[in-house]
Amino acid sequence: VSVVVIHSQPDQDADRIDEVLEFWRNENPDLDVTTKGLSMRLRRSCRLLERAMRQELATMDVEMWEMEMLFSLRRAPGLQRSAGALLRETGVTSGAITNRLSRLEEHGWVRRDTDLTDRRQVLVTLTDAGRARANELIAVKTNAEARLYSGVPRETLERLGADLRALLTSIDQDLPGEY
Amino acid sequence: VSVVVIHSQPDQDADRIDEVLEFWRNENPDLDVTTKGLSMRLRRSCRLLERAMRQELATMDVEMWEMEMLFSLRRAPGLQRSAGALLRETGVTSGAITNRLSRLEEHGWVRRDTDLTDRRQVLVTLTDAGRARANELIAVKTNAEARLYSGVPRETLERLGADLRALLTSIDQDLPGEY
DNA sequence: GAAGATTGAGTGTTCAATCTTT
DNA sequence: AAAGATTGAACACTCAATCTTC
Repeated sequence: VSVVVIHSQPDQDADRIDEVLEFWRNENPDLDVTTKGLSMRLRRSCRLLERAMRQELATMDVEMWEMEMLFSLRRAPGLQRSAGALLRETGVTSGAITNRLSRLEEHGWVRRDTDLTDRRQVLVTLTDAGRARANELIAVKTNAEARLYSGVPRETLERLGADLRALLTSIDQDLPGEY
Repeated sequence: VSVVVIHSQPDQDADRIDEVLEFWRNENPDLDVTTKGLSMRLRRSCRLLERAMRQELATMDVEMWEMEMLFSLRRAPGLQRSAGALLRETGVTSGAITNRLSRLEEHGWVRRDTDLTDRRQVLVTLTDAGRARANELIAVKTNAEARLYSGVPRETLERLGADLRALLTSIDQDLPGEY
């Protein structure tokens, strides 16, 4: 006679990732599950939130990269940054920046001028329409974020923010600059 | 006469993101900076870690998507999953799965067979070479992770993992399934 | 020669349309 | 019809090569 045990519900908050970790720990008991679990949850949280935000923005016909560019310019002194500065803010390659700028320019959100002090550089300026658009989007994004996190205790959110800052200050040093 | 104040060094651990938050709070004092900061730090952590891991793997001529597929199959019962199951594990579209499988098949890591019980389905099996490759990669990835997180106190890492799990259990419900 | 931006080739994704099997 | 996998077009990225300006 054999008995089959069906765990009605795994303990507390065990999620799908706990099962995956369990597998690897079974394969190699010496494995450090803490760092591996953190990596997986970080990645998954990021993907889910990004997907949710993308859906949210799709209703307004906005892409993530568009927001990223518009917001960076919105924060810039004089609503203006060089293409290189935008590159460093967003962390994408120079080729990507060129493409993004062309598309933003077509929509009339930004203007491109050559810097007269150093004619190698391109100065990108947010137009009035672009500024209006940015203001509109920041509200949408903020609301969406608030809604997404509404199920988590405020205390947890604040602790997460603080701990992630600690993580960032640690790994930012080792890695090539970006923003 | 004007006085220019150069802040020698912002307080404690204020990172670049704090400056961005400061800007928006200045624009709108009612703004909830907690959720916004969390979003930004989550995204940035994820990007930085992913970039670091990608560099690490490049030395072994591996891509992230390759690892993702190999590991999912490595954990599967009988080292085998249907294409649809892989789709749900990885969260990419069916078209992407088809492409990935073709490339993995060319390298000889996996084999594709039609399921005889339901000939619509494709059963993907990890070959011996694929299994060896997966074992090799899990070691590389684990070492890289340990090194990346080495600058952060263990206590913080564990708390981060726990809090992220709480976040995931909250947002996973609202969002369309994936894995 | 080096720095900044642009171009083009190669890569990998999504999305919609299609084909096969149920 | 519906489900599962494949195909091809569109898109956005990286990387390396190029052009202009310093």
